[in-house]
Amino acid sequence: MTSQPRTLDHPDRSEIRLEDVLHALSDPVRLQIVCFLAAEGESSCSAIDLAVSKSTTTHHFRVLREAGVIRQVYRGTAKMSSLRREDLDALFPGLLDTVVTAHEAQQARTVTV
Amino acid sequence: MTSQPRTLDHPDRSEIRLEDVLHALSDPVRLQIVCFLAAEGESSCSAIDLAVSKSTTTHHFRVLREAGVIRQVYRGTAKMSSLRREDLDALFPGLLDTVVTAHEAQQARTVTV
DNA sequence: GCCGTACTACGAAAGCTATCGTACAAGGGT
DNA sequence: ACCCTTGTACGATAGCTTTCGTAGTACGGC
Repeated sequence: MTSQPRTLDHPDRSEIRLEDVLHALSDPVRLQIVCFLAAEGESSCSAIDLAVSKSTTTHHFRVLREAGVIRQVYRGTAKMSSLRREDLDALFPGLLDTVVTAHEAQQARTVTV
Repeated sequence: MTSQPRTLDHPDRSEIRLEDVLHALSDPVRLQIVCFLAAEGESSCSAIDLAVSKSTTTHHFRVLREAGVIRQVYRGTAKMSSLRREDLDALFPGLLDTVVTAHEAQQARTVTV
C-alpha cells in the first residue's frame, strides 16, 4: 500500500502569497494556461496546446498549483485543473480578472494579424 | 565628453510587456518599493527603508525601470523615481491599483500586530 | 492480462536572479 | 578645492528556473 488514492498538495488559502502568485503569472506559458482556464473553466493538462514538452508542461502546472493559482484533481488517467477563483478573489479582489484582461488586451495588440 | 547629462533608458510604452511587469512585481522588495511610490508619488531611492544593501537596492530599481513600472530622473545627487501610472493604466487597466491594494491587504493580514 | 493514454520523477544543462562588498563617479555645499 | 551624500559598476556567489529527454507509474479499455 504505497499509494493512497493520489492526491496533490495545495496550499491553504491563508498560505497563498501575492509574490508567489505574481511570480507564477509572470511566465508566458503559465499566463497562457491561466487565460485558457479562465475561459474554459476546467480542463486536463493536455487540452491546451503549449509550445513546450510534456515534462515542461507538468512543471508549469505544478508551479501554478504550488502558488495557489490552480487546483488539480485526478480523474481517471487525466488530471483536471481549474482556477482557484474563490480563494484568489477573496485574497486579492480583482487581480485575476485584471491580469486575464490585460493579457488578452496585450495579445490583441501584439498579434496585429 | 564621455558623459551626456546622465539620462536613463526607459522602455517605450509599446515595449512594456505584461510578463515583465508581473515579474518585476513578484519580488517582496520591489513590491514594497512600488507600494511606497504609490503612496508617496515621487521619491529618491534612499527615502525608502529597505532591508537590503545599497547595491541590491540599485538593482531592484533598475529591474522596475527596465520593466516599465517606474520612471527615474536625476535631480542633483538624487535620483527620483515615480510610477509610470499613465502608461500602465493605459496598457493594463486596474492592474497597478489591484496589486497595490492586494499587497496592502496581505500586509494587514500578515502583520497581525 | 496487456496495451495505450496521461501524466510524473529524475537528472542534466544553460541561464537568470538576488545578494553582497568594494571601489568609483557626479553633484552640491562650505 | 575638498568633502559628503547619493547612487553606479563590477565581480563574485549561491540558488533558482526553464527546458529537455528518458524512464516509469496509474488508470481504463479490450
